[in-house]
Amino acid sequence: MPNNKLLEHLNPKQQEAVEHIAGPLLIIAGAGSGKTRVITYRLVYLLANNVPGWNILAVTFTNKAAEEMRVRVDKLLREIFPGTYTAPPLLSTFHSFCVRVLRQDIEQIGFKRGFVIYDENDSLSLIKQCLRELNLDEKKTRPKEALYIIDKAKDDLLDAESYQIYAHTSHNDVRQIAAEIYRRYQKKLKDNNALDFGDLIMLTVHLWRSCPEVLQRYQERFRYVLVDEYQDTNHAQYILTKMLTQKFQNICVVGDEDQSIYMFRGADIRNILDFEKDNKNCKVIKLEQNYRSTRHILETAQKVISHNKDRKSKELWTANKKGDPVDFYEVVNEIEEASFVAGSIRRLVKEDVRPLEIAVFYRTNAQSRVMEDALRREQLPYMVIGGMRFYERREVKDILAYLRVLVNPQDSVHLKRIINVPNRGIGKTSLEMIEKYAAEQEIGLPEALQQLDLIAGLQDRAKKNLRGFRQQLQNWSAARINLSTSELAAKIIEESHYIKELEADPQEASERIANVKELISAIKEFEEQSKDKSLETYLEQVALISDLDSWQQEKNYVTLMTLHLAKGLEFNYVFMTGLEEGLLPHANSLATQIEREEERRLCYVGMTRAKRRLVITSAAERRVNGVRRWNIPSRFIAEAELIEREIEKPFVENTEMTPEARHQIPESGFKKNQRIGHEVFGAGRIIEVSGSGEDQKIIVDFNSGVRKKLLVKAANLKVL
DNA sequence: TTTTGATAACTTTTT
DNA sequence: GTTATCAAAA
Repeated sequence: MPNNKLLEHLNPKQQEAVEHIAGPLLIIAGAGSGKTRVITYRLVYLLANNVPGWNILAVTFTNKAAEEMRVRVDKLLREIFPGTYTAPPLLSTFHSFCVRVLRQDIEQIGFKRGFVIYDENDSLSLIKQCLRELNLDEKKTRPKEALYIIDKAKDDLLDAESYQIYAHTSHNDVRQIAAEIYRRYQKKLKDNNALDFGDLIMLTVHLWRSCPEVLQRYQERFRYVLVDEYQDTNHAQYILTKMLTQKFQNICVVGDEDQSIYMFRGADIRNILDFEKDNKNCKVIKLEQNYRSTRHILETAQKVISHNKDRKSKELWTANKKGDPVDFYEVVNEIEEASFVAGSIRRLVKEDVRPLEIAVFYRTNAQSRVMEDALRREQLPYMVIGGMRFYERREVKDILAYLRVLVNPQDSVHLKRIINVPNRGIGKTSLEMIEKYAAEQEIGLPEALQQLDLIAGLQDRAKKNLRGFRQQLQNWSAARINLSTSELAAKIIEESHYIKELEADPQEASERIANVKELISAIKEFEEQSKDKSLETYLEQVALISDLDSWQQEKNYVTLMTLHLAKGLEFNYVFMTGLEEGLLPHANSLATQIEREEERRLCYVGMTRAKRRLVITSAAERRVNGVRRWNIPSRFIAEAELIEREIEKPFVENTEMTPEARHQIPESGFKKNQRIGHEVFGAGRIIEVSGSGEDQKIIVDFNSGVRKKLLVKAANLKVL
């Protein structure tokens, strides 16, 4: 009975995918083909056929995808089994699944269970330390490059020793240096009791390889495994999945090679292209009916992607109506492009389209600025996703660093971050002395802090301050027992006088203080929602979170994001901007066929996000890194067989200063205390002037309460 | 020790 | 054009 109910909302192919219970299954899910629906139905179908939720694992790449799936499974379960409780499957990201495994058994491979997770910046600071110790010049050996090589190695399951052998046999200087850095870097991670993202996967495989009984436990438990976005798995994740499912072979992978856009992050498209070869008796189901887009949009996207050689044959079709043709406009420059898009959005909104139905995509984050300005001018609500993430803000990282040091006393990276924040008079020299001492004694920074008296040359004042700091840390550590995470954070902010430190910079203070408060709210929210409210769990969750996770389609604003972040989402109205040679495809991705094909997939992903209307723009001239560049329309325009449309009305309003307004600016520039008006921020008073002529900058207190630093020549100001 | 000015970098980035 | 980073000046 529940079976029929489950299957009746699905097309025949989808039904087939849902009904396949045992043995390997590959679902090629074209864009908009109801992938999430199939996955949730399949999970519930398994439960309905007496597979315990306990035995099922579904792996996604993002928290957001996992959360969405969780909600949908839950809802469907309540429909199918009203009034009864059925244990749901475990829905997890690769990384959080691995953290779970490692927290349990990592001691078997010589690590401590209480490890913390380092993000890219944490890793970079360790790399820089390694470079210094190896006397390598940061300009010759770039930390980012070294980290990239190490990351790649981990994605390929090469640990430091294996990589060293590989580097040695390949007689490649760069690799040999990288191998040396890798070794040191791993040692430092271990000394800090930390793992990076790559370690989470690699060490899980390592653990399973060296402890078959642990692997067996997981094989026995997770007899049914499903992996979403399989085209984005790297080699390590591929091996991990393979090991886990070796015994029962109930592996279902879902993906679309045409939407593989993370090869640059180590994803290996071969994993999905070769899945059939790898699993002999594997069943393949192609979902080719698109439920999302109009025929015009789908056909245009198909035309583009058909130029890729490295793909399986797949022909998407839709029963949806034809809709409007895809629009293509060529504009003079990025400013007009932004005004045009903003103007179009204004018209849509006037026609009662809600802003939440609209998205603007671009290739690079830098493109968002101009677009934001235009939307602000039109007074349209918008939200930029990505770019500077909340948890990457300085003040947020500072507070978290305090918490991390309390949880993991071995953490030198974060201890170093806060040792002089707020200012305790521990300057560069003092810090260097302590670090030198630590290096000599072969101990960590935290341990060195316990031996202040033994450090030669350290100023008495510095010693005194450090003792105070040490005492504070101890007090907070002791206070942990009686306080919740949010209370502890509040106590630290209070007692360290962190807010006072922020107030020293009047321009940034209000925003930064707001972020600190926001952090406290975030911790409180965590405490309300999470079962395990411990500080450790909070920090772990923060380490594995992304900006996209906070995005909600329900909020009524226009969404601005990169094409990469758009994957998996859909909007009624989509504007794709900057379709120019050099931007999309990006100049840095033109070298190889592989890269060019990934750019094309990126374009395809963007196009297939649109449900009703797709508008594409390209600018003849654009400012890139401060210099004007002339570009020709993207090759994808021709491939899509798009015809340029004329812009009907001039959308450019107010982008140039009128001669009248220009006259109002005094020859000598602006003066302190002068009252001025700004298009967006309104009226305000100048509180500080710096620079002169073209470079003149002013700081203004606006009546609305915000304080801004503005470049006079760019701000389009009026004298009041 | 702290502030400042010069210098280079800059594609995308689920975790 | 913006931003992070580092050496030199205050």
